[in-house]
Amino acid sequence: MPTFNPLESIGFHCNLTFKAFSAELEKRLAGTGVSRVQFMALAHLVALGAMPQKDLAELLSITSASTVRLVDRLVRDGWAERTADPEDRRIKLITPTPKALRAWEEMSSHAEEIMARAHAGVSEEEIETVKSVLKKVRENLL
Amino acid sequence: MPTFNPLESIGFHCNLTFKAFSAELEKRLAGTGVSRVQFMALAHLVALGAMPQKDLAELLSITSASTVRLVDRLVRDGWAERTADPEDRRIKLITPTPKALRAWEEMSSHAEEIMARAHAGVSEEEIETVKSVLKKVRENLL
DNA sequence: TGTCTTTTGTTAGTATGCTAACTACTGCTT
DNA sequence: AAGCAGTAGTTAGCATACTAACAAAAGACA
Repeated sequence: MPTFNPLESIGFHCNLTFKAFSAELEKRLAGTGVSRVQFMALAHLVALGAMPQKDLAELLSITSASTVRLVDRLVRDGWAERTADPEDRRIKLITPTPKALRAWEEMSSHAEEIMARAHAGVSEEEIETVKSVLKKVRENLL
Repeated sequence: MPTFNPLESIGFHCNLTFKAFSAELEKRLAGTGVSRVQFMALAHLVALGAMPQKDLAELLSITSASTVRLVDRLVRDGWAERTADPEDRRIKLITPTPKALRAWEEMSSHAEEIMARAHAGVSEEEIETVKSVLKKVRENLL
């Protein structure tokens, strides 16, 4: 009799851990008006500058369709704009607004504090092991 | 200047890995008509038997409100029923249907195969390290 | 016993993810 | 040049998550 136990699955542990990060980040970002996902999008936009929606989707590991509404909300809230690409009329470049650039430093410090707190009492070596095992697991599942 | 890099965050790696498991499980379950979340709910219901919605919510680490609609869909699709608790009229016991019990063995074998495949080439020791580090990270974030 | 608090479940509204089907545009191929 | 395949973005419909506000019932306590 197959007795699948969710508690033993790496996938389940990853879900719990991801939710713990999300909850903490959302709590810290509550005052800023950006959600966790918007924050992740801004991280890429600020680091790399304007990019097509498709590139943003790939960086966030979400579909193009999901990206449309994410960008809709970023635009609605004044964090980004859709600008035309002069080379290719299909492309809409997603550009962070000055407001986003100004607010970024404080926002990103929240994320760094959370990462530092999360890693307390865990050795650098253990963190690398976790990252490499998770990477291998993902490759196994492809 | 704070330069938060999502790619270095354990939270981000957990999200990616969780999505990889999800995608694979959903692909395997496509023929059965149950979603990944419904599958997780059934795993608990089959293993532990009928339980109040609140208990199911805790096992799945989701809110009561989210559980309401999850159970709505389980009931709609004939996998579970809401039955009255004779002891406490507030409680609705979520009970797996015979159809769910019959189908469980095959469904759960999909999950076990995925876990086996995911862990290929990863030592038992590494898996334990990952679980314990993720657990510690979650505790750090509480 | 009568009120106050807690617990359980619900509804409403929003954010986020997916797939499938569609539009507009680019670019290759003949 | 004409046509066709591929690419970027959108829309529609659904599943799933959350918070906040609420209703019903149970429990506690004056």
